[in-house]
Amino acid sequence: MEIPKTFQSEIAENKWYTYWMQKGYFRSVPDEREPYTIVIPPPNVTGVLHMGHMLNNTLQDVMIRRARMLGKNACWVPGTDHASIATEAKVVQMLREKGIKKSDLSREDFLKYAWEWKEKYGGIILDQLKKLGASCDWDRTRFTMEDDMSEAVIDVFIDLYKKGYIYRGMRMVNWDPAGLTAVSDEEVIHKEVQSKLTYVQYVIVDADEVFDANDKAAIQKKIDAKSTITIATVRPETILGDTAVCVHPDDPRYAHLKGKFAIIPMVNRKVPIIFDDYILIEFGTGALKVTPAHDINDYNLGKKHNLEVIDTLNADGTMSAQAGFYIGEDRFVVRKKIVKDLTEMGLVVKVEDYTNKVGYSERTDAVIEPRLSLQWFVKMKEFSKPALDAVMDGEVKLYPEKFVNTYRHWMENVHDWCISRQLWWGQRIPAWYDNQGNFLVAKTAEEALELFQSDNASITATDIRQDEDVLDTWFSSWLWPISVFDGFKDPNNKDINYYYPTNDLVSAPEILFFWIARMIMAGYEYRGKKPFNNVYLTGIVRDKQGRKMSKSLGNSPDPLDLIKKFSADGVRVGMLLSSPAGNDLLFDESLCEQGRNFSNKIWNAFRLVKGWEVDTSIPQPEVNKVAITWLEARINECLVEINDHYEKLRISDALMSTYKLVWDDFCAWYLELIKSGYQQAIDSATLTSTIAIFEKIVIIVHPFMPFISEEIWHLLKERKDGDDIIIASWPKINAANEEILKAFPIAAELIGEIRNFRQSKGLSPKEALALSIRSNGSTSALNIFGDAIMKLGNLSEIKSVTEKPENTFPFVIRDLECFIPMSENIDKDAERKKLNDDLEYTHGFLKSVMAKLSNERFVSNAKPEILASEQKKKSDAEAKIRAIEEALNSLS
RNA sequence: GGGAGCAUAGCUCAGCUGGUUCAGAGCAUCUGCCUUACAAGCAGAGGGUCACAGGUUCGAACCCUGUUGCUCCCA
Repeated sequence: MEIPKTFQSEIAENKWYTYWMQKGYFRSVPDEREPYTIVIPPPNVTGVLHMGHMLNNTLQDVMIRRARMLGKNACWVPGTDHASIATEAKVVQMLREKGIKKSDLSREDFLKYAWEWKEKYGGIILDQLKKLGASCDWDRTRFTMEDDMSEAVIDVFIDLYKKGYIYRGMRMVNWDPAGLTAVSDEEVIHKEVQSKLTYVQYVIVDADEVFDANDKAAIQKKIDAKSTITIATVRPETILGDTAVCVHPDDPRYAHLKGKFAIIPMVNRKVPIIFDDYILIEFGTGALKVTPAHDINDYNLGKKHNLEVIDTLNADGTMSAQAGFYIGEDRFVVRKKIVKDLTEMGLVVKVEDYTNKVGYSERTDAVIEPRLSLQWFVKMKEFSKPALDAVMDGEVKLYPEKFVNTYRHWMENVHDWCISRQLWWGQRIPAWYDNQGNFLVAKTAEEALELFQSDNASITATDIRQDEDVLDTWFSSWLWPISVFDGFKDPNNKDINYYYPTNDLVSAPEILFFWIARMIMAGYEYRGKKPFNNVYLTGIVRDKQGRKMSKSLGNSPDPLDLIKKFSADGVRVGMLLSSPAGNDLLFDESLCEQGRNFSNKIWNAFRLVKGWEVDTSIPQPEVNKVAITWLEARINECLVEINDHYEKLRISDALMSTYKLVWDDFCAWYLELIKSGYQQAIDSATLTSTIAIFEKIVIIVHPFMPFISEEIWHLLKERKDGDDIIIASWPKINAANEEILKAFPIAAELIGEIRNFRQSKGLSPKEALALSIRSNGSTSALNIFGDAIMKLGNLSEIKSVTEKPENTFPFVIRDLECFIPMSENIDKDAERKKLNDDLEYTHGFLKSVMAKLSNERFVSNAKPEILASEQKKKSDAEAKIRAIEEALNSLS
């Protein structure tokens, strides 16, 4: 059979993914084995795969595949979340395209459309994950709005309400005028923007003074009399809602204003000048306009000073009737207009450029308006305590650890969680209202009615109505690790008892509080146990310039195109290369290219081995025996390191160690060592061992590159049904041959030096050379690897000598003096310089070692093993110096 | 404004309990090779005042202090 020169990834990917699915290898059911569980961070149901998902899910798949090979019962639960705002926005847009307005639909009809949309598009992202090779147990796919999960959400709401953790309150919320809903603090993104700081003067009047705010002449008179107070604002349209002006009680500039009033322009409202030490005297003019309806600080001031609250904004961000002016016009339009109008009245003192931070909705990118409204909240302070402790005590570990600080800081300053959203798509809040404005919390209308009736028998079903709002999506996804195993519906079922707590969670730092902290809270509250042991926080995938990849910037490659171009294996490797936990990944296609090249390297190693003819009559050459023993020891050595990396969740380090084992040790050294000459057969013992070694290699590679490893696994030899790499056992660690491991680097160095010599002298690699060696110490490297050195260095012989042979070029490897014959004259000066440099360095090195050894405080303070290693350094250096000196002598 | 973190080769990063064969890896660069597995490759080479300044120590990339620059989180 002709093996293609490069690996045909697309064919193999489809073939093996289908095969694994048919075999049910991703399926997990509880059994007697140790479980290893990951729940997927449910991607947004409206989402399509982006680079962040690629990184995140590659990591999870690597971890789950390795766990499977370690013989654990590996279970990776996939699913999606319903993403209230995002999904509702998509559905509204789709309806608009059809000419349907949301406001024309009943809640029920709208939801019908929404479900239709979800059924049609909601699975896209999960199918995309399959292309990446994700070995999720698809039979367990969940969705946060399916019936059971929704019921859990409602039950939790009721339970927390009963426990007093949930309350309803009039609060200043972050209002998204585009989404027409409140959003939580965490969903507001603060961005720095260029604004205008407008200085406006308000006329000062006495308590009983009558003033007409629209009388220009009267205003001018006041200005001339300096009877005004100037405030500065970046939101001049809120002036219409002002109900006080506040100054600092210690500010001498305003001391005379006690008991006076200010006139709010246009609306002609007479408001008190209040005194409060909340004011920063140095900031702006030292006078603050107070708009309790539209600023959280002003709201608090208003409460303290009993101020009127005038809501001048409609839900959609236009001016309300209460504003009195510009009714129905957008706030940003009004912002400009009012400055113009106030200027005409002579009230604007100046306008300055000003940089400030403005909150934007994470979902709609609309400017968030602080708005007073009745919302539902979760009290967090007490409730979050166990989740804080869990991380502080190391019960739940964060990787990298640095996030513990951030986590603590947030948890110690936690705010109440606004959980109501003015949307339809989501779990509807189980609160019920009667005509009198009473409310209660109940699971169903029937229960609610009964409860109302116990107080007031005359209430009927038509008198009560359910809260219109739904719950924040995070209020369902925080239950995810429990609800995917039906831990609410059936708290003692086999699955939840077996899989919970899960092992590792792979997520992004940006949702550490949104989601991770809250899952920990829910875990302790409802299972009495943490939801997971470890949290691996990935970085953000950025482009080469360090910008976050985003749809709007258009700087994100299409993951599926990448897979087509570089293979799924290649892209997986590309994502993980140089992407340690918590570090941002500066993505570059060349990383995927490197991944593809790596898979090609493995493929070609396979082609080489597969192409060998066996001749059973050939005895196994010594060099092959040594190579096999060495590589087996080397694999062991690497495995110890790789396992350690995995255990510490240093996945990219595990990949790099794997990469080097395959490329350097297996391909560059081992295969070259055992390779027969052109068209020469190989002995059967070597081939058998090589195939066994190759199997081990592809097993180690499998978590990173599932497809090519499975392909090669099956091509290496005939497999019985079910003998597949995906369920092959991770190699055990055997006792390694230490001597051979120590000897190898010396041999490699020697070979390198010979190759170097050839190249610098322009000698053909085909011309065999004779090497003479004078040893002053151990010759174990030569004894073991003599044949190997002869083969890879293309030597005709290795002679042991006591004197430097004539016409030879000397070099020193450790304490071995080596000589290669030279026909032409060597540049003695150059060689002498090289040796002298080496000598000087070694002398310096020895000196520093001696300095320590002769230092009494070092000898008395240092640990014995460090002392011993210094002794060894000393003797090694001395031996090397002797060798170099001899070589120098022989050069003259 | 409050808090946290980072600064090591051109780039991305390792460097775990301070101990010169420890200043490292991968990529990139340069040189020479199409050597029958692989040019998606092979063989080599160069490249760093470990941000800066002090200090602790027998010994500092690592610990401490300050300075500068960058990033993130919160308000």
